[in-house]
Amino acid sequence: MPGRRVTSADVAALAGVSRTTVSFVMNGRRDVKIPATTRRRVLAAAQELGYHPNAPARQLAGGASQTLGLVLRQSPEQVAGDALLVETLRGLALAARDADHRVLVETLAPGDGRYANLLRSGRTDGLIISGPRSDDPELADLVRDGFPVVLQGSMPGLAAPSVDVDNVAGARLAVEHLLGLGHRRIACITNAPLVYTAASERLAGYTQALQLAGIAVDRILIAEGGFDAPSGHRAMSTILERTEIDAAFVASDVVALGALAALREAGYTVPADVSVVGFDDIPLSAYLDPPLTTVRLPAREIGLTVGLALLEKIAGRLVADRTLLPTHLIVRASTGPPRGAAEASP
Amino acid sequence: MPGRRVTSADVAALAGVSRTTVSFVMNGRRDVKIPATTRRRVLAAAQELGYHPNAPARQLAGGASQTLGLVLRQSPEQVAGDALLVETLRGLALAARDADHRVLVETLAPGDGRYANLLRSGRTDGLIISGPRSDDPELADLVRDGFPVVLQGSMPGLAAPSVDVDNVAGARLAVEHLLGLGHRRIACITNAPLVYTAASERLAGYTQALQLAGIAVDRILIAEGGFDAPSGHRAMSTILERTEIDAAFVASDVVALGALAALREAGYTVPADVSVVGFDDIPLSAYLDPPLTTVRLPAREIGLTVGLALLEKIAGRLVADRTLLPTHLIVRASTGPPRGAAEASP
DNA sequence: AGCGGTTACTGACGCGCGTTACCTGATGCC
DNA sequence: GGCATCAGGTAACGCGCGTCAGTAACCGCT
Repeated sequence: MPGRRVTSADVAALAGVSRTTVSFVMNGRRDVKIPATTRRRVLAAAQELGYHPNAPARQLAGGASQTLGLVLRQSPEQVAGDALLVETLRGLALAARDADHRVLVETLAPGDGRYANLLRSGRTDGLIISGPRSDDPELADLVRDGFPVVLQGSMPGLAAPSVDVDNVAGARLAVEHLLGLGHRRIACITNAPLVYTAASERLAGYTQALQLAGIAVDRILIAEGGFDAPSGHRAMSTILERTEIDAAFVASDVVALGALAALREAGYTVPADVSVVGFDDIPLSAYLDPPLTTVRLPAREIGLTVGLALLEKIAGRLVADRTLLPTHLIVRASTGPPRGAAEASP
Repeated sequence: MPGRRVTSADVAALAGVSRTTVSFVMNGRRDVKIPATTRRRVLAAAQELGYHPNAPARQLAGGASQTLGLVLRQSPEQVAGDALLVETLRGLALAARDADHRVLVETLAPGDGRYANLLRSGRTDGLIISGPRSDDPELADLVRDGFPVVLQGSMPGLAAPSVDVDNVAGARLAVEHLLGLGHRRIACITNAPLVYTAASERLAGYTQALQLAGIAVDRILIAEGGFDAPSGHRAMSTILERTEIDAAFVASDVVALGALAALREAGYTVPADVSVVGFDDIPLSAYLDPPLTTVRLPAREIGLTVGLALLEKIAGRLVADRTLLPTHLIVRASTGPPRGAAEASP
């Protein structure tokens, strides 16, 4: 138990000024004239007493909480598997720090979705909803009531700004890479069930790329993954049981890891027999065997962007409805020309 | 901008009682007698108006912030590479939720270490320092001033409770597994520079296991890793250049991934030529090729334990100085008997 | 009727701060 | 000299809440 707190009154007494003056100095108000000598006296007194303005009192007196809330709407498995979440958090923290804000993280248990009162109780100035879900009444209410809310991820039909990676374009990048190498029977394993917008968008990118190349989309080439490696293993096994493929686009590196294991077990070599492209570019992708060709998702930048957007919104300024961050294809060794082409080239 | 906030006075007016009564009802105080009818009237009024008690006001009036601070003292690369950090955060959030607390995450930029005022300004009730460093004057000051602080990780000599995994025992588990298989020239690649206690502890476990087996510790078998896969690649390459090995204990799965890549490139097969044991059991370890034998670090439990410890400390109760969580060896396919033994066994 | 005891409730204060409106003495200007 | 201006500073209010010290009404008992 720390000793009695030092208040601005203590500082005022020691500096021989009023509390008001202390407040002016501490907040560095430029519209009030304080002679340098007085300012120095106050600062010296504050320093000597170890004065730290009380945050709640400050907020109560009309200020803001200087806190951004990050709500992780995802399921536990999803969060655990998200290797880039920490990086996104770092980006967000970066944006927050520059604006002298803190970050409060609220991870939701599957059942309960109580996060609105973070905002309504004044604990945070705004909220970032990561992985918004359409079956979320609280969210719609918050937006309707005019609270600053920014979505990380997509949720069409909600009147809140959203920041997301361009999933469609990224997936197209991946599939076009495979097409360019000469592959034609390209499987697709989604990163998650299709109720998740990111999953359906990446699938849409796959479909678009095929159609642009004049290739019919064959549904038996498509299987659903579910965040983790085991789901990728299952999905790839299912596909291999029902058809032959010469390449696969797996919309998540983590899921791709499971798919790679399934390919190995079925006796296929990557990329000699089957080329594989992932999505996300988790830090480990470069060190897999073979190193994984993948689509880089700018995780830190997402956090940074979503943070800046929320800060703008809090400041009452206008924010773009939808910000799509670009992805980049990272070509490594898990993709190569198909068997036929390889034999023909030398 | 949401409309004017609903205060307890509004609720009081609607319910036809005083603000004091509203406060009693909202806080569910059992020591004050409130007839069921009155209680219901108040709750109904609160419900109707959409009343949410103002957190800062509540705190100012003598309450607590109901917030735990998690300070990530690690470097950016370290945080990014820590695949289990999210899981630890989840555990912490779990502990916090059960006690109706929130979690504030403070990620420090390399240079600046301003986190003490989270506590001194009353923004959090307590702090968890993850990856404490001895060159941290703020930390010592906080502890001296009696603020509730709990360390995740070790820092000998500081009078604050700490929660950590039993690194020494875990490393011994790993090395004894290799010894049991018949390996004798066992390399060790640390998870980080040795100034990090976790790194030196794991190295100590390696040393102990060898000494107990009556094997001299050969320094040319030891190399330093540094959090990420590339460092593991470098370390393993260095070792392979100067000697032959038949097994390796790599004190971090992520670093091990780099080491595995280096072994592959040097033409060694795992586990036929060299057995490898990792540490951490990140979610992907089971899906590597070969699946990695490793030491499981109970990430979620660490978060949970450190959270509970901090809550106890905040409540003014006594907390164990040092809590060491046990690890478990997870045997997968990256370890096997040495070449000689394999030939002799059938 | 008188009295202690209980039940149900309330008025007023203080938490620490930001801020508005006001005050005082010195200076400038005609 | 008289008035306006301005620098430098302050007293007092309110933010929304928890809580203490009451108070008024009512009950049971003699």
